[in-house]
Amino acid sequence: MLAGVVQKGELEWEVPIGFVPGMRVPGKFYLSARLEEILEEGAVRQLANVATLPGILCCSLAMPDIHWGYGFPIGGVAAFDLTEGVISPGGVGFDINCGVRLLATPLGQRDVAGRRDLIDAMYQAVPTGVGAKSSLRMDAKTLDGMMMKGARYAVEAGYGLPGDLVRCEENGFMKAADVKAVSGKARQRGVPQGGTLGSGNHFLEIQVVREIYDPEAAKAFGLAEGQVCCMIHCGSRGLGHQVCTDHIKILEESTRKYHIRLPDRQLACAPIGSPEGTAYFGAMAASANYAWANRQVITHAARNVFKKLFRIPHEEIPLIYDVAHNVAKIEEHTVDKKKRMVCVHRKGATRAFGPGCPDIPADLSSIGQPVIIPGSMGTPSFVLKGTRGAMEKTFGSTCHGAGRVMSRSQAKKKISGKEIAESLARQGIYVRAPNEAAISDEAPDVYKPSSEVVRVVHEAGISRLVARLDPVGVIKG
DNA sequence: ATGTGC
Repeated sequence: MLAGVVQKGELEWEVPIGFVPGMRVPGKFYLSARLEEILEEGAVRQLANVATLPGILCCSLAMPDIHWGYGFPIGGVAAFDLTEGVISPGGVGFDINCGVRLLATPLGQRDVAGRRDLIDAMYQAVPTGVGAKSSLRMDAKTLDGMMMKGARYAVEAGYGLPGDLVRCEENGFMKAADVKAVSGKARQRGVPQGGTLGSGNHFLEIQVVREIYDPEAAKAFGLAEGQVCCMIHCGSRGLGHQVCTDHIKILEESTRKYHIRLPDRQLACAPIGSPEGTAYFGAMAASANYAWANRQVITHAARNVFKKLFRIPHEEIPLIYDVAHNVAKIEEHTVDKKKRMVCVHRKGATRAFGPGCPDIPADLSSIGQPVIIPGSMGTPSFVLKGTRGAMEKTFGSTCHGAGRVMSRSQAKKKISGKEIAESLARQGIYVRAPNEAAISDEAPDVYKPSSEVVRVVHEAGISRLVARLDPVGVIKG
């Protein structure tokens, strides 16, 4: 471990005040011995840098999938006081409301075994890849609808079931959305991309529930062993990316205007209540809503495929839950034994609200929020539940997935897409992608092992394992 | 992540 970092428990580490100059609170992160081997020094420094920001509460946090990001580490969680604190695009990331949702089908493993046509049909139904274009009739009005009302807009337009909304974090949209704070350029990029999957680690996967760790929670969530599920992982595409780019530029100015001293200019930020901070928050919320609408439209396309191939009505394919893992939100938390509203940044971290929280579906109140953790291509995904431990220790947050250990360019040089596809095929996993590079970029070994990341959050008690899902087919960008 | 790299 880096000099100066202190082990506080088997899986808990502290970066003391003074590790970098100007820290207002300590840093804290979760890590096992195995993950320690691939920990980047730069990511720990970034965690400490975040602790210098005005109004930060308690500590600068990181989950076991911590890695180096823009300004803030990916896997980072930071909460700020609403009057003294700041908001920063670096604390959310470029892919605003990148997130993941899980659909359960009434099918069993035998129904989909060898059914390459299921994956082929999904690949036809969902626009996939870097420049993927929408199959919707998108215009300025549709875009506004998606940005203002998110998944609700999509459901009202016929892309989904009313019951889907209560199964989304925030019920599928943030009211704070401000379309006026979204630039013309961002809008231009958003219009043709409504309902598209994108590229990189984004995917649509057919999975089978292979192991249940918590029968009571699995039953309450609607999951059973052997059940076929469909997982959708995507974000806000070029729109969110442009919003982030635009507002970083604006907030670099505000940093000077409000005399905020930063150890790294990538932490560009503004007071939460300032005009610039409010504009970023509004544009970020609009992008988050666009991403929720995206996942909702893709959900509808996936249900159509199951209906066509297996004659299953949409109503028999419920949404288990939809989580955001790149977003900032105003939430109520207990700080120094007092309840208060704070601004929580989660960047590559998932909300994991525990039992009794008013923001989770009423029928799951005694269990905790479903948490969905996608694996990397060809590796298992996990369903967990939120805990009281998360409420006490991490502002109701847990990990988001695997986290890269190798850059895209490295991966391309080292690994052939064709060989990976063949190796996955031998494991019974059928992959469809627009080109070979899309596969080599996202090869299983360019990621940290998701099972180890999940084990750490489970044992640390900031969420608890419910089920493991193994992939049988995947479409990716 | 991204009309992929000032």
